[in-house]
Amino acid sequence: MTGKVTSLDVAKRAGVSRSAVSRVFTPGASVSAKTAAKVREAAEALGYRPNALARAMLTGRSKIIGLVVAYLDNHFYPTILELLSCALEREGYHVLVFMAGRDSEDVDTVVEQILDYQVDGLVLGSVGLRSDLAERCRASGVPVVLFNRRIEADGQLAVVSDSHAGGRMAAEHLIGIGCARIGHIAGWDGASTQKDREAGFLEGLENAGMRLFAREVGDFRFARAKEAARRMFRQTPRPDGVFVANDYMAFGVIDVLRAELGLSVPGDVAVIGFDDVPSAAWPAYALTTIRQDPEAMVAATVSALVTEIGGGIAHPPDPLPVTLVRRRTA
Amino acid sequence: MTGKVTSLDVAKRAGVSRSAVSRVFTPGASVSAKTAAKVREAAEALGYRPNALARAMLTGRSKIIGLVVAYLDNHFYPTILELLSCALEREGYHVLVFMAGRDSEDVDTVVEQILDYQVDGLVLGSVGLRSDLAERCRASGVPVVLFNRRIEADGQLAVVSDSHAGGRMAAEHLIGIGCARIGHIAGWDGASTQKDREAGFLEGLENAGMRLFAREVGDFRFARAKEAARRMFRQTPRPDGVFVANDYMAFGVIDVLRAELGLSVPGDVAVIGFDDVPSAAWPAYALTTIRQDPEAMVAATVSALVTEIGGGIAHPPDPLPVTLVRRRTA
DNA sequence: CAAAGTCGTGCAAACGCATGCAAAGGAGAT
DNA sequence: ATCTCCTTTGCATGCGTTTGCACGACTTTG
Repeated sequence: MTGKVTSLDVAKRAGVSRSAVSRVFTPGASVSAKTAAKVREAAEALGYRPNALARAMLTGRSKIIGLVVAYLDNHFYPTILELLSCALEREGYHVLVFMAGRDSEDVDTVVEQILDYQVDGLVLGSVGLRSDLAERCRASGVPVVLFNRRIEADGQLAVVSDSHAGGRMAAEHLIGIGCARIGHIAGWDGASTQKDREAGFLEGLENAGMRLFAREVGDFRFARAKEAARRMFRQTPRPDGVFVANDYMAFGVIDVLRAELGLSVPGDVAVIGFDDVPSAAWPAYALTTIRQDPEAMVAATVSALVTEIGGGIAHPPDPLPVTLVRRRTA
Repeated sequence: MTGKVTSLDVAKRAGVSRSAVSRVFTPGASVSAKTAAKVREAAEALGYRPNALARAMLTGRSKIIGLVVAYLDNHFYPTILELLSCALEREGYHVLVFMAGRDSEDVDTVVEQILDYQVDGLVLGSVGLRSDLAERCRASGVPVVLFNRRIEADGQLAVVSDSHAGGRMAAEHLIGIGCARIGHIAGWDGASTQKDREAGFLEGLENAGMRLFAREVGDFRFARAKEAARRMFRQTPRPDGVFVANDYMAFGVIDVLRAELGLSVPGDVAVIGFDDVPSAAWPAYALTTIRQDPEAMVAATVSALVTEIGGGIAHPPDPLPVTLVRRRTA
């Protein structure tokens, strides 16, 4: 029954002071090899490990990063979470996860709760942040990085892909394969990601002297995307090409097209998505899509985070390049 | 520039003692309405929020639950994570996530790190736990619940579905639809989940006087499962029905069958999975599968956790019932 | 051999909060 | 008006660390 074993217990057993054992567990502190050995042995015998909370209180560094994310059903985010968690562990940080509903009111309370834990940094995936909270974070010295979202307020670090270019590439591809009536199934209109992808897409159409043939909103939700597809393809003539704002919705759209409406993809209608989630490569869909690079995105995120935590001032990362992955739906 | 605002600052501004403000933020403490109002106002003005770490140190309750999980590419686990996080937030807890590689050495160091954070509880998804660490947890009074895994050592809380029954149902279903040469693509042989599912499956075959026609190991990995499928279906005569140990692998198997080998599912070979992840319902696969109930599983997990944290002794939950979801692959 | 420098160690003060205990305040009863 | 009892409040202590400062021992240099 070890119960709670503190540094004092170890100190007594090793015949040294609390400071000594503390220094043994603090990399870069000045300890002689002999006492270090004694302390290590005593610690081992007692099963002692430093209390991370106490350390955090004193040093002001909790070594924990808050992550708030709205949903995990879009496979893009689990991928990110896994990558991010591993990358941060490598830097000695750990991830405290908070689920925020889609409504921003929820986000606020959740962010406040996160701050209570004295996190060293905050990454916001798939959600926005009220500016006063951003202000509070800045005041507390907690760096915030927006993931896959920009925000109007400047001075905010944001890691994003070049959604505008991606949207344009989607348009050019659909046009290139001969689509004449091109539709768009949008995500959530409040998201910068949506706006940028769509703006680029429209620009691509315009450059070719075309305009959008149909538009519906799927809100980045699976069920909504299917409804959007049903609405869009009820009319005649129907679109012969559609850009869906992310892969996750694209799966739903393709399901409706093939399974409900009996249409052939890409025979009757070409579909292109955005993200390149792992399942996009599965033969059942073989989804043509605009690829975001998850590794690069999390690398940029942790890089920005650690430089800001270190007291440096990270310069806002450039939008990361995207690439067209041509498969069989467009 | 609020910097760090402590309870003392609030106390001064409200003209009361630190204790008073502490009590205002401690539910169930005795404070008069008048001072509560003063304190609340002062706190609001200063942007004060109690430091969760300091509180945790003093009370011994960090209100954080550690979750260690090996991978997130199998969609079952993101679903669980989302559900679990939401359920725990409702109880006032938060989730500290640790990714553990598949090797158990990694798991050990990760669990030690988690314990450093004085977590109130620990849930281990898709990984095992060395018995000495389990012992250490018990000594520290940290309840541990194994999720979707049993372990030989008794006294361990484990939330599992009735894998045995599920395996049997899979066998009975394949037999019922007329399969004569039945194969099994296994997950990782070290996992109790695998053992139980397979044992039930074999029992189901045996009850019908049949035996396993082929067996390959997919290790719960997507790529491995595809390789396993290629090996299994190289031989002739080939199986006409296969039970894949989880849905995630089943998608890979079906891909190989249809896209690489040109076989019809279920025409040439019936496939049944396990889990019923959301994408199993997508028409592109329409996977027949044995459904685990994620809500029930996390409910059981949370329930066990909170009673143990509360000092009670949770009785090991019964294996949760599974159901056959018949779709179009078997 | 003495002075100066280096290295290792202990002491004590923080970090921000919760809580038992005692004192103070108020209300009600006689 | 006095006594009792209950509610509210302040004081002080402690949670498990890290770390600046000072002191002792030991090594180096002149």
